[in-house]
Amino acid sequence: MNKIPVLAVVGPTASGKTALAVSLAEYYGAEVVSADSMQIYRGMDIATAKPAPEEMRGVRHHLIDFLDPAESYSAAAFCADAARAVADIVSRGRRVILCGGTGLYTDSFLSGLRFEDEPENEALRRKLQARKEAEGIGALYEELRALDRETAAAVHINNEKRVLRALELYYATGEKPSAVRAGAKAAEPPYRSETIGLFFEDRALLYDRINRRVDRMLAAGLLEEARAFYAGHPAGTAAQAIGYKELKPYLDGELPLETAVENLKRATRRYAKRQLTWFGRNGGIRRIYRDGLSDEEVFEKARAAVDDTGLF
RNA sequence: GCCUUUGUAGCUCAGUUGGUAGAGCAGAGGACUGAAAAUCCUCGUGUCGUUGGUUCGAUUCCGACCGAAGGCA
Repeated sequence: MNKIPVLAVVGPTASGKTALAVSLAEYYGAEVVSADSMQIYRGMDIATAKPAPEEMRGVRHHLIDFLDPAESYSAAAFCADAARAVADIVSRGRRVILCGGTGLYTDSFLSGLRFEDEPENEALRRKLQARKEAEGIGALYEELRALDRETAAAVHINNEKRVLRALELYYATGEKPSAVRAGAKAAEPPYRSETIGLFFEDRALLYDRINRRVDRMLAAGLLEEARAFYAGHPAGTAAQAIGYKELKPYLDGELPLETAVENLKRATRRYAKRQLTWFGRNGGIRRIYRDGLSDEEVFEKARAAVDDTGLF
């Protein structure tokens, strides 16, 4: 049984994943499958640092720029879409590079979580939300504990989103969330994968890249993009994107631009920190501390690491 | 020049009826398996403006000085 090889490139935002993935794709004859919960959306180009055509240098990218911001998305949807993209790429004799900063997506996909089809549950979610407001999160948490002690123990009572999501899962499937999850776990990973992670020895260097990139985004027209975003009907997943919600107080005349921009930079730095925590605990990742290295130097290190694994 | 208010953690401020102090924000660390660029958890020693005095003991009371804000001239 020959498993399909997948090379994954992960790292915090602004660490240079896009450039590295494209260079590796050119070198190995691969196409890129993006694992990014926000670059999937159409129209959200500047804020999500979506790779522009020039940056892609002819390398085909999948799962980018295909969904309307009014549509919600999920890890389950990603796993299904990514599996299809991988099959498509391989059928054309190309290799696969998974590239993205959404750790939940990359991990779920690579570990092979198998998700059952879930019935449309907007109504259910709204109902639980209403119950939370009426009865309080404590009551719902107690309910979860009675239904599924294991899941309740893993979720903090203040984490309302997770408490609601667990109950939603229960009512949608009729099974305990912990059992559903156990059932979704593949016995064995479906792909043969290696992961390259971009890290920084000196956090300040990453933060500096982030601050400068935000300034570049502003110069490229982020404010206009934000206005257009709110003129549409963003919902669910897309509304969570960093970039617009921090600028909104300025657009509404409630904050000076400078303050809104500071908030945006801070939100991005915190996000990067959370990504570092997520990827940092994965001992299987081949780390590249890029710090002051140029994109070419990073590529050379990555290429050597990939060749060392014998993946391709 | 005079009067009033004020000076406490990087910032905004509480507080101690005198026994060396605590919140929010910022910052740091962590969790995360069907919403994840989201969500959540943990972490607070700082010459309490400076300097004299009163006191067993002062950041807390009194004086002077320095800085800030406002008012009267």
